[in-house]
Amino acid sequence: MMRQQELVMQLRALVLPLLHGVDYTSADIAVQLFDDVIGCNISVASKLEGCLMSTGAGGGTMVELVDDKSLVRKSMTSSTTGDRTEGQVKPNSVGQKRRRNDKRSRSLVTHVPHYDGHQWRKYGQKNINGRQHPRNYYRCAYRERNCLATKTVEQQEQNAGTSSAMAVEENAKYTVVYYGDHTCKNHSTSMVQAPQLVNMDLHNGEMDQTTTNAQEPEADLDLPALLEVFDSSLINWQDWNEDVIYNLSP
DNA sequence: ATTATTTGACCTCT
DNA sequence: AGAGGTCAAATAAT
Repeated sequence: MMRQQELVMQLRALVLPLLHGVDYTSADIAVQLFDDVIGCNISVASKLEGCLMSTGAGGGTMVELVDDKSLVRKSMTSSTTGDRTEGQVKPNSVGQKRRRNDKRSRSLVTHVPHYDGHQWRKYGQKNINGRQHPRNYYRCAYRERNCLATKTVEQQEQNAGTSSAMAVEENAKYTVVYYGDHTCKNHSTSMVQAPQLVNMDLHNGEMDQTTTNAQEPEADLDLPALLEVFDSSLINWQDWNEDVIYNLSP
């Protein structure tokens, strides 16, 4: 199953960019089809996993829904000097700094996270301890529209086998973690489930234009986000084991 | 001129 | 104190 998902993702990454430049309508349909396929796959995988869950670790895995213990932040009072009053600060829940995981996060590993439909704006970059590549922080471009979705993208380390720089670039994989759901755009296209994915790429910073066609449903699960091959080696979800592993089966 | 990205400072949590 | 996450001024791109 995992292999299948991986292959579908690869095909998706290959096809969508090509279609995107040619026929937006087809690209849009392709996105939905891919996501539908993926969604079916995930659904089955989730059920299977639910049955097998007891086995613990679950080395394999695919999606992770990480739930955080707390939504964090205390209300920080922005009293006195300087605060950013942009617009209006919401005194209460907006803490702003340090949000860690919102409700749940979904991680995904993919190379070339592009074309999925959401538009993101980069708001930060950080080097993470011991990691080779920096982590990039993005938030939904429509944040004003009440959309609090954010994501982080980080290139996975490449092992020795790397040959040329080019090769590395092409094989580069990125770990993308999504936080929050998109509440912007309510325009859902029919399809049952809507996938939403997003992507951006980081390296080079060159191409990042995100596509504009995004349509997103408000479905809250990001399928895409779910699937993937997850190399847990790079990610330490220390918390996730205890919290939610959100599978459907009770 | 406007909008997006870069990047160091700032903030919070562990 | 250090690490991770966010802000915002400066800068770059459009």
